[in-house]
Amino acid sequence: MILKSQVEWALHCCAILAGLPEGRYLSTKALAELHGLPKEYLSKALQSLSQASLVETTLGPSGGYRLARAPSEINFLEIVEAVEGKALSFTCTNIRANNPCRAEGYCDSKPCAVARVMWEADEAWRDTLRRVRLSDLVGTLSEEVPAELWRSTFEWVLKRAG
Amino acid sequence: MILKSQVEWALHCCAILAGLPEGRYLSTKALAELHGLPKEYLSKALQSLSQASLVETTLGPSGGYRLARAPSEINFLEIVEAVEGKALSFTCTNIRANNPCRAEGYCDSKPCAVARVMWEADEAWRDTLRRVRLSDLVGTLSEEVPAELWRSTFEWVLKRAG
DNA sequence: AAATTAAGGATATAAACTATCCGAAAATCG
DNA sequence: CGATTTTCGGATAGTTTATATCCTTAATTT
Ligand code: FES
Ligand code: FES
Repeated sequence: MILKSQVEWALHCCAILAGLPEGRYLSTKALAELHGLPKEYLSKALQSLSQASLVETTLGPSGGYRLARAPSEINFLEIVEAVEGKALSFTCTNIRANNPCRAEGYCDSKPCAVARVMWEADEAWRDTLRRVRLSDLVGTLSEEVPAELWRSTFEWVLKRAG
Repeated sequence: MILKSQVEWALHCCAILAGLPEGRYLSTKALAELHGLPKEYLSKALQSLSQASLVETTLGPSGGYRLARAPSEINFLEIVEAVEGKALSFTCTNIRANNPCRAEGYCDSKPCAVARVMWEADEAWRDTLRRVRLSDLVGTLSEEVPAELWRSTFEWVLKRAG
């Protein structure tokens, strides 16, 4: 059970977009350079964010991406699900139905107890991600990233933001 | 992020083994038939359980698998990790290090804040699985599975258990 | 001695992930 | 207007992982 690397990319890109001044956009090219990522492939991750309505886009020179909502109104789960999909990590193929002792045409009233436990764990994972807002991340980063690096990074970003 | 189907197989097999009388073994063949699974491939999952010391084996006719510990001493996480591996679902490739604004040779003091959140979610998932014991599952199943099916299943199993 | 079993290696197929390329449509700018 | 830049979607290809089967070996029972 491994998340795709695009999850890391998307979260970091959102953190950068969260620091963008009102009304400005940042391009795929800039985001790829900043994180050292393949531009074309990162583009797919950003398209996922766009389809999930987490970011807004505009075309042409000085175009790119910006957040569609305030960072306090976006949580980790939304970003992760945008690129990773909303499918549950555990899928029950109902192997209990293959029990040869079963009466013909017998139908289960409840989902399997095994699956329920696995789904409960899945929900605990989602719940943790749902509770962390993008604004929380930005807050932590602004405390932990050295002030000079923080400043120069956004200077770098603003120079490229249309 | 999808778990392999072997997770479902392993959990159901352990639930059956938990109902086995002291000192008896159940073969791959029987477990595969009972759940309608490919015998050769299920065998790989059972080998994983064996390597994780969750089950004990014996060879020859009347050989097979039995639990290495009491069902109350085995939890879901152990079974899931045995077949799925212990790797964390999120792997940080440290893309923050690619920031062109970084000073040469700068070294981070902490793991990235993004990764810490993802790992926290991972731990919440693991914690849920850790809290559910195999004996809890058997308890739930014995309540939910119709008594007649429950009885006939273990009759079927005992007829094949060496 | 014959049959049965787990274990592990080799191999093959299918699916998912990673990555790149290209064309179309839209927006900017000179 | 025309050239450039951008997102978007489709097509494609390489790599890795998951799924599945086959076969050999060694241990055990009958
Ligand atoms: S039948 Fe799918 S988890 Fe039990
Ligand atoms: S650098 Fe890997 S999660 Fe931030």
